[in-house]
Amino acid sequence: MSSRPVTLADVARHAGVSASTVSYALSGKRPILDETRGRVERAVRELGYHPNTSARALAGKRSHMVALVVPLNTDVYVPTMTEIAISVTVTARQHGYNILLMTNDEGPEEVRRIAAGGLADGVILMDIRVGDERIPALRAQGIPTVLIGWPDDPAGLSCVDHDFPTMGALCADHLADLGHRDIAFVGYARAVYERHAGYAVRTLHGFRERAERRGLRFVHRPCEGTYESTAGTVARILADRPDTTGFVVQNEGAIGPLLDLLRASGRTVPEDASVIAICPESLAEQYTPRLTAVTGPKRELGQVAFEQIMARITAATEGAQPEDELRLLVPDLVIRESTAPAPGRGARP
Amino acid sequence: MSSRPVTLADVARHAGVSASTVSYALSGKRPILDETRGRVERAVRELGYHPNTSARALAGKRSHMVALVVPLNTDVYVPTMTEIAISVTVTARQHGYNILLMTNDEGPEEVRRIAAGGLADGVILMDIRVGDERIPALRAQGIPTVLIGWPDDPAGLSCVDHDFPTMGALCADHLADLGHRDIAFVGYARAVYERHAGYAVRTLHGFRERAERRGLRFVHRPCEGTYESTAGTVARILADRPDTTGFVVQNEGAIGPLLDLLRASGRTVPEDASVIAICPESLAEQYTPRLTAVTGPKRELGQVAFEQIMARITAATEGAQPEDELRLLVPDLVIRESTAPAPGRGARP
DNA sequence: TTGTAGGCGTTATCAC
DNA sequence: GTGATAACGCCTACAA
Repeated sequence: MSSRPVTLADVARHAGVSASTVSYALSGKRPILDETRGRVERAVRELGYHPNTSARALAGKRSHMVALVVPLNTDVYVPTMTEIAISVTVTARQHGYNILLMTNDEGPEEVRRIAAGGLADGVILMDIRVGDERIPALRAQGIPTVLIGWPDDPAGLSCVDHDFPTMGALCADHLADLGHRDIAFVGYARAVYERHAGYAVRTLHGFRERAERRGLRFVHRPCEGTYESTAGTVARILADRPDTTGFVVQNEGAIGPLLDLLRASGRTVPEDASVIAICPESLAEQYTPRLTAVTGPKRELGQVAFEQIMARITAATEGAQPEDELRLLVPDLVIRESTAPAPGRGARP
Repeated sequence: MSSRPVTLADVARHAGVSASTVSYALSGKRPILDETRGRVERAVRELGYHPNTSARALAGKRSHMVALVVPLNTDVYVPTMTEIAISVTVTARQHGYNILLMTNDEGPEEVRRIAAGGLADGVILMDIRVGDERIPALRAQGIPTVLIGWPDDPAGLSCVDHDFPTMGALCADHLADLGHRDIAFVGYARAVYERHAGYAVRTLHGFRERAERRGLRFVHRPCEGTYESTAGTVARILADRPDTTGFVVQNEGAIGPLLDLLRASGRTVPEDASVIAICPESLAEQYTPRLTAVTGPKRELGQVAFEQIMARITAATEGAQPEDELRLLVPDLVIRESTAPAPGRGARP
């Protein structure tokens, strides 16, 4: 049923020119008479020609593919990861590239396969671990590599990530500006900090530093993110520091319970207690009251990551030394309904 | 810095055999003397040989890639979609296949590019729309195609989906078994039903039929899934049918609010009202009380989808006529803490 | 059981 | 400005 695919030779014959002319007319890599180009383009349209990907990759030594390695068992918030992945994909298409979706099942052997087999021209890693075995493997293969996240040693790589310290600092500033003096930071599970997960540790660090500079009293409480653990955490905060009026949450699972528990303790948000979240907008909009929140630009993350890999691929093609670019994306503070001046004080701008 | 890639010819030279012997030794497509094979394998290891993907695809006429088209602007629950995508990817690797992540930006032209250019050997579509333009295009290209979902016309395709009618029926049965007589079905937004989204319509249908057979009284109420809309919906249910003791929710966003509102109305779950959700396990486990829920096997969905495409690709390679397989995956009912015998009655098994 | 050789569809280097 | 013609690296009849 399915007929032989249309090849470049078919187009050439149909247009009455040579194969190489067709190739150049389509790639634009050498000047072509307008009339000739017209004939070629018509033939392409009439025959429904689509260049063969493998042949192009083989002859041109570029696959026009980028491998995107996604986390498998992750404590990353899934919709965020997905949005980044999609944004990478969309950006890739705008550059004529395709995205290969990979998981990290096979460890360093997998990246060797990708690089040595010419499967992809570059690799974007989304799940970096401490002492990640794949990074040296990638370096050894000399394949363009971009990290979404923060590596131990960024030499030979480009990286892009949210500016987590600034996220923390924005929270401290916002609450301080509203006149709050006693703040609780409800964070991720203790294990997350103990394994030095960058996003958690750096956010906390940025918060702590700014909070101290602004003269805030604060406690940091790790939290599993279940209802029960949040209940325990909140109870302890209110017992230890009954004057606490400001809450920072960086744990998607703890947000709902925290709001419930404040309500249950007789505190109205935002009149009696302000809550600021570090989370995606879609989440912040979902609660009642809608949450003042600090959000990292996820779309942009994916876009920048792809542009970085593109830059490295282009450099590699031209035999140039690519620059190691480290980009931190500035977060957004959106004030919604969950924060207000501290009770008993006016705003202190 | 990066040296010339190792080719099959290099391996042949190193092992002192011909190129075709290496090829056959690796593919196993013809018998090879154990000793020869050993020499080849050693050479492969010593040189770090990885076959070139493009060359293999060009010569073998198979790209060993499958395109997975994911929804872009979706009302699908994102973690579910992501889990399916990952499960497809993992299964693909077990078959030596790679997954190309695509979005539906370009409509039918995109699938032509994929098929005609030999980019992928098959396509898995995750976001089917009514009257989807890509399906005829795919048929015309004669490329193996699998749908995750339910098409208007499945001719020439394989499809896999959750068995939504059975999901609805399981809910009705479970509540009926517990002695509930008045049930409310809190569904998706009205618009979802009006556009005939399969998962919504078919679930409701399965529920309705079984509920009638079991002699249940029930109302179906569409719901936007925000807190406010859920509040309106629940208030109306309790006003219209104050004897309602059983709730079925098929709307991720409405679950939390529904539980809150029942509590606020003075009803304890499950003593005064039973709630059964149609949702992923991870969500069901997240609430207090943990929810009795009907769940479709997402992992299996991805796995089956890939196996279907593999079967079609194999058939196409052998010039055989592939079978059009339509698979519905049986859902799971897991009884947790949110359902109990109807108040004032014992269980009625 | 193994080797030889032609071809897969493009790109890119030569000539013209 | 355009046309032949090698690569590109692998697969697979066909021959031995």
